Formats: sequence, structure tokens, C-alpha cells
Amino acid sequence: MLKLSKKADYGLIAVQHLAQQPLATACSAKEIARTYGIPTELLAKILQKLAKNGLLVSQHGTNGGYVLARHPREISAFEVIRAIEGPLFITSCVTDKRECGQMTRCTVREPLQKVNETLVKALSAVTMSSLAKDANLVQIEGGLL
Amino acid sequence: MLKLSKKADYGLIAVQHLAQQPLATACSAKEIARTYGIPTELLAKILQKLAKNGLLVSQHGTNGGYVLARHPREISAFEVIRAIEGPLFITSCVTDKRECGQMTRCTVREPLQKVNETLVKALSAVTMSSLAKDANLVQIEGGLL
DNA sequence: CTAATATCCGACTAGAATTGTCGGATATAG
DNA sequence: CTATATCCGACAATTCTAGTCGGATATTAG
Repeated sequence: MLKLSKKADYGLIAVQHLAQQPLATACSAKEIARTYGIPTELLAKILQKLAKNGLLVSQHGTNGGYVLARHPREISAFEVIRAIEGPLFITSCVTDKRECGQMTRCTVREPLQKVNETLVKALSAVTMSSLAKDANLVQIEGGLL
Repeated sequence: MLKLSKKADYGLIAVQHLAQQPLATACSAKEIARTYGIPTELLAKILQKLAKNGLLVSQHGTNGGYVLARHPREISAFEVIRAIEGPLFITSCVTDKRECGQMTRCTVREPLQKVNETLVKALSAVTMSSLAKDANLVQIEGGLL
């Protein structure tokens, strides 16, 4: 059905949560998991992956946890998703290197590749700070009006 | 990994195959399946779904098979995919009517909805005739130059 | 130093979805 | 009447996802 995995959802929620924290305030996996009702162990592994991919910085020990490695403006939904789900291809036949042996004259693949690029661009345009903006839209508008 | 199902791929290939046929020439499921190395029974069910959704017209009996219900120009990749996979949502929490009970203040959902719309537009812009054009691009260009 | 906290990591299970198969009913052309 | 082909539901096999568990390492508080 062409949908994101729950892991990706969890990751986006967590990163967005971190984006809303005061600067240099670390959040533990347990803390975030409880806030959103996400299985703790599962979120822990997702955060580890994000840290390994350089999106988060981890801090061991008491009062440790995770902090964004960059400004929310410079972290896109695409990066978060790719870090968790790996390279994303809309076509099921083209994966990292292998191509489908059968259906050699597949005329479908190439145009879908372009759709794939469009999707990547759209996801790249969604930054963590733009998510936060949407979240506070009512407040902001209220202030401006 | 956010990819189309094989069924969707098979469907696109089949519809595109039909788009390349001389007008009013029916192709059977078996015929198409063998051409592209797709499991016959599986493709049969996919074509049935496409017929039920009004994209194809079926013809029983000897020399029967399937024909496009409309001009290739008026059949988009999006329609084919939706007929096979059902309504597509990029967010895993929002399905047809249910929303995720947990994580009430999910700020992720709404912006992704926009990405979803972008994706739908991109897929809608890809028509079966545009697929065929890409396939014959070399010929056409050669003729024009 | 010790205890508490938290990341880190791999292996494992359960459940769901996808993919593919089978058997048989219906319709149609020759 | 027979061969062909759509139609349809049920089922099996395989793969993917989601979640769990146990234990190792690192850091801070006291």
C-alpha cells in the first residue's frame, strides 16, 4: 500500500520531539517512548540507527540521551526515513544493485524512477523545523493576527 | 522500504503491454504472463481487479482476454496502482478511516499528507501513453532528427 | 568505588502482509 | 461438445515488520 513503516513514523516523531527541545537538552529513549506510547526497546534501536547515521548525537549515562546533531532546519524527513528504512525505491524490481532478471524490456521502470525522484525531493523539502512550524501554526497565526 | 508491491509492478507492465497492442486486440492473462515471466495465476487475478475497476474490458472464451477500456493517454499509473493496492497513504497511522489512538499530538502526519498529494500528482501525470513514448524514444528522436 | 542510568548490539519470536498456488465455476468461440 | 479464458475463493509458503529479551559498555551521581 506504499506506506511508511511504523519505525519511520516513530523516528520522525522522535526527531521532531528533539527538535522542539530547548538547545542542548538531551532526551532518553525511554522518555520519548513514554511520551508517545511507543515501545521503549523499539524506539531505542531506531534512535541508535539515527545516531549511527549522524543525525543524532548520543550521550551515555545518567541524564544522557539524544540531541540533534544539526539545526532542525537542516534535517529533512527524507534523511530520517532513509536512515531507518535504507535507500528508498518506488519500483520493487530495482533495489540497490540487483535488477530483475525477468522482464528485460521493462518499460515501466524508467518513468517510475522519475516519480521516485519527485518523491525524494518532496520529502527532502520537509524539514524538522517546518514540521514544528505546522505544529505551532495556530499560535503563530494567533500572534500575527 | 516504501516500494510498490510486485502486484502493482505486474499490473503496470501488463497494462502498458496492452497499450502497445493494435486496437481491439485482446491479450489473455497467460499470454502476458509468459511474455514477462510473471506467475500466470497471479497476473490473472491482477487483471481481474483491473477489469473490475473499469480500467480493462474482459472477454471470455477462446481468443478472449483483456483490452484497455480507455485510450492509453487517459490511463494513469496512479489509477492502475490504486486499483491493485487500494487507496495509498504514505503515513502508516492514517488509513481509510481509523487514526492512531496513541500519539495524539502527532505533528508528523499533516505535512506528510502533503507529500502524499505530491506523490499522487506525480503518479497521475504518468500515463500509459507516456510510458510507451519513453520506450520508443530512440525511434522517435531518430525520426525527428 | 558503587549504584543507577542509558546507550549499544545481536538474536530471537510473533504476527502480518505479500506472493504464489490450487480447484473449480462460468462464459464463449469454433 | 470441447478448448479456451475469465472469474473467484481458499489456501500455503515466504518474507517483512513489530516487538521482545538478555547482556555489554559507558557515564554520572553520590
